Amino acid sequence: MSEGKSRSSPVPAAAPECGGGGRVRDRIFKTARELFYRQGIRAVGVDAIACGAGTNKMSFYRSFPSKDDLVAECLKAQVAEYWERWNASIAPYAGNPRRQIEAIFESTIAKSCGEDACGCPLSNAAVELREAEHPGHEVIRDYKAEVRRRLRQLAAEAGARESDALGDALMLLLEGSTVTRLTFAGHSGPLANSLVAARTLLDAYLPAPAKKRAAKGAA
Amino acid sequence: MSEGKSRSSPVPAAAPECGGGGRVRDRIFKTARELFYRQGIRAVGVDAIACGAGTNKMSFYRSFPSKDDLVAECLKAQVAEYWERWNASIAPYAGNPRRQIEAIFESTIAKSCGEDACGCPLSNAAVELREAEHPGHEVIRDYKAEVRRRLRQLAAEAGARESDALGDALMLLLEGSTVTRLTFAGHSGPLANSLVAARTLLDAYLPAPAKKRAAKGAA
DNA sequence: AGCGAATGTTACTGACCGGTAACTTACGCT
DNA sequence: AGCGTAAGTTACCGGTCAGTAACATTCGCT
Repeated sequence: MSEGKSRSSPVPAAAPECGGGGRVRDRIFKTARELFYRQGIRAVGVDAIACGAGTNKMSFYRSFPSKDDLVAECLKAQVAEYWERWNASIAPYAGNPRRQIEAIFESTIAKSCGEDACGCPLSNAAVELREAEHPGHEVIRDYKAEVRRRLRQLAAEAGARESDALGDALMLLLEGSTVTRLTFAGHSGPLANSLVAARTLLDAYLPAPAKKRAAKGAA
Repeated sequence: MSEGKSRSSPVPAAAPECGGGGRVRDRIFKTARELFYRQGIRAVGVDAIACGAGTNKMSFYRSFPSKDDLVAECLKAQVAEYWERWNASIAPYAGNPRRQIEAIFESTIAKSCGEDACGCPLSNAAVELREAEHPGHEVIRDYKAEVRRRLRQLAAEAGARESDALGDALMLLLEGSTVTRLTFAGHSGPLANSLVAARTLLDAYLPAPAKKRAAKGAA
């Protein structure tokens, strides 16, 4: 942004706290996701979002019909981003479902151990948004169901004895890993043993080690 | 003015929506715990609590210095109740740590599967109360740390190879079980496979079955 | 230059929030 | 009976919330 203001006008859109490049709507969206995740959805008002995005409430309501709609849209973006990371994690190990599961754990743990991690945004939203009619509920429910489905499918592809039980067990570990992060700092919590727990379960459910040059032909 | 009031006196403490027996303070406390757990802490105002307890806001503030103090006290009561259930669960199996761990899972699962279950009140509070100075934080942190300590200790008592890793893994399963309950109804979620997952981990970490029934094929 | 869309600015509404003041009523105890 | 105390009642405070109205400004484009 050029700085050609001769008037003492109050800082056009110079340096907002969060990303100053894109359109107002994008800045608001990005700021909202950040604040919602960091401070909680109910704790953040639209004023704080607009201000954090370097704009004001009116511009907020020109871009979003309501706060609830913004929340739902943020959750959708979170889901999309999550699947992106999921797919990127498992892509290098196509054909090796066991390794793919481990990669998902590695990715989740790495993300959860970060300094700025505050648990799973979707799970947190499920706690904060209890009104049954909130538009975000469907997003959360569909997302969690899909996580479960994929884990069970990976367990089946890996040839687990009882793939659904294994998939569910892995999901419990994953969910536990993110939620405990809210109470235990960094990697000091039980999250530190999440991957080894997953490996132990995999060892227990998968038939043969086949560790030597595994070239199994799965889907 | 003995008859100044046209209506009969407004039912001293007859039938409030929540437990009508005890003193006002107790009714408020009980109502608050229920509402906080069911609707969320931030979603419930002191007016709603007082009204739900069949009294009014002034009586609320005669019993509690502030809403935050009430919240912290509710969390403490939740912790006490939890340890009560924990101790009651493991008492019948003194001297059999493995069976005690299973009993804790059974108890937690049974509680989480209930129609009215909304996850772990302490974990939920950790999500809702993000301000670092909230008096409830210490309660939550101490509680979770103690859960971890006890599980690790039980794992050690059971003779696990790496007792800390096993204890952490069990904690992740437990935390995952309660948190997924917020998204999956009743026992339809991965929570249904929580106990079998715990047993699988126990089998993997504990040395000899030492049980007559166990007929293991793979090791 | 001029037009229109996007954005900034200010002020406002109505509801709710946590918390308090002042007063009144009812009950228990001695 | 009389007193202290627990409790009900009403009104209020200052602040914040989501959301809107009316107007001013800037910018991109032709």
